[in-house]
Amino acid sequence: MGRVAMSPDDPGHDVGYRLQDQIGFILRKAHQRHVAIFAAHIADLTPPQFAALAKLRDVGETSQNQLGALIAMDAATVKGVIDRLAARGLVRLGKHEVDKRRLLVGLTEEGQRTVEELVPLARTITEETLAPLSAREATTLLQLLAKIS
Amino acid sequence: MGRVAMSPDDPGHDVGYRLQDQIGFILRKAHQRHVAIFAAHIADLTPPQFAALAKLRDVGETSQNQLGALIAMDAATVKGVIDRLAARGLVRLGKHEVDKRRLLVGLTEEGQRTVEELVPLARTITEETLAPLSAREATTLLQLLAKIS
DNA sequence: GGATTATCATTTGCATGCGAATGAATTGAC
DNA sequence: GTCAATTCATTCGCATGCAAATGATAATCC
Repeated sequence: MGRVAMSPDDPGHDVGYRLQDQIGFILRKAHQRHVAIFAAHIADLTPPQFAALAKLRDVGETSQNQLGALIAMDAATVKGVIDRLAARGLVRLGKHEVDKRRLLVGLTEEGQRTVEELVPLARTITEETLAPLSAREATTLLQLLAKIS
Repeated sequence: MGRVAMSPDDPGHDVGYRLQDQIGFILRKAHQRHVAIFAAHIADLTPPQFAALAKLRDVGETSQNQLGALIAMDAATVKGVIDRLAARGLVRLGKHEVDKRRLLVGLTEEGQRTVEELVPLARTITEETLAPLSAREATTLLQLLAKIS
């Protein structure tokens, strides 16, 4: 016997695919909420811009490409982010002595100051994003997300 | 006494803020990986475009704004997505009879066919995205992400 | 009813994000 | 050493994503 619609509620197509239950959709929404929280605390910098500054604080001067690898940005994207940071004087660009292909990137003093000031806010942003979870849940979430990253 | 650097490894600033451990950074990376998996399986449609089609399949004809609410897109974004789908003949636009402000959106027959064909691929995409996790971990991750969305 | 407020859609501007193509410089194979 | 393959950076085009401003229409308040 073939499939026969038996009730007015019959969807008439595949059941069991609910967009709102899919990992991609939920990831997108969670990311959206985080970005909104970030903007509420740090209005004049975007998350990728802050990521670049924070990573430069850790590693010092690097090439644009290397920085991109560290903060998960492709070459085209990192260029835009760095250019905007450079235009604001938070980052300094220079040629690599040996390898002339490379463009060195490093924090200016103002960039240094800025990132130091923002780190406490960044902690708050993380806390607020994870606020709906217990400490245990938050740890679990980070572990599981790391596994699928 | 003030703080004194005691070793060559001394970071000279706040310890304990590691970008790669922050929820925002990991969320961004996980989302990136998912989008890449999506593109590998469904090359001619983006995740937001598919989300619009999948939701329209569920709810039938709605206003642009209502659709945006259902798939978590603001008015400006949903307009761009819908316009591109309309240009490809997957979606049909029409005026609302009563409320002249509203722009009705619905699937065309081709849109209907397309989404039916893509749902199985979408299941595969979800599976592949969650592949690094056990079934139990996947369930947990979805629950925790939903909490912070 | 008329004025105020709210909702819907559109547009502009800016910032990711990525694929693809390009050019310059370096590295590797031989 | 030379040529091929690789790496680094840049540019272009396209697609989200959101804030803010605008215009049209509806709903509400009095």
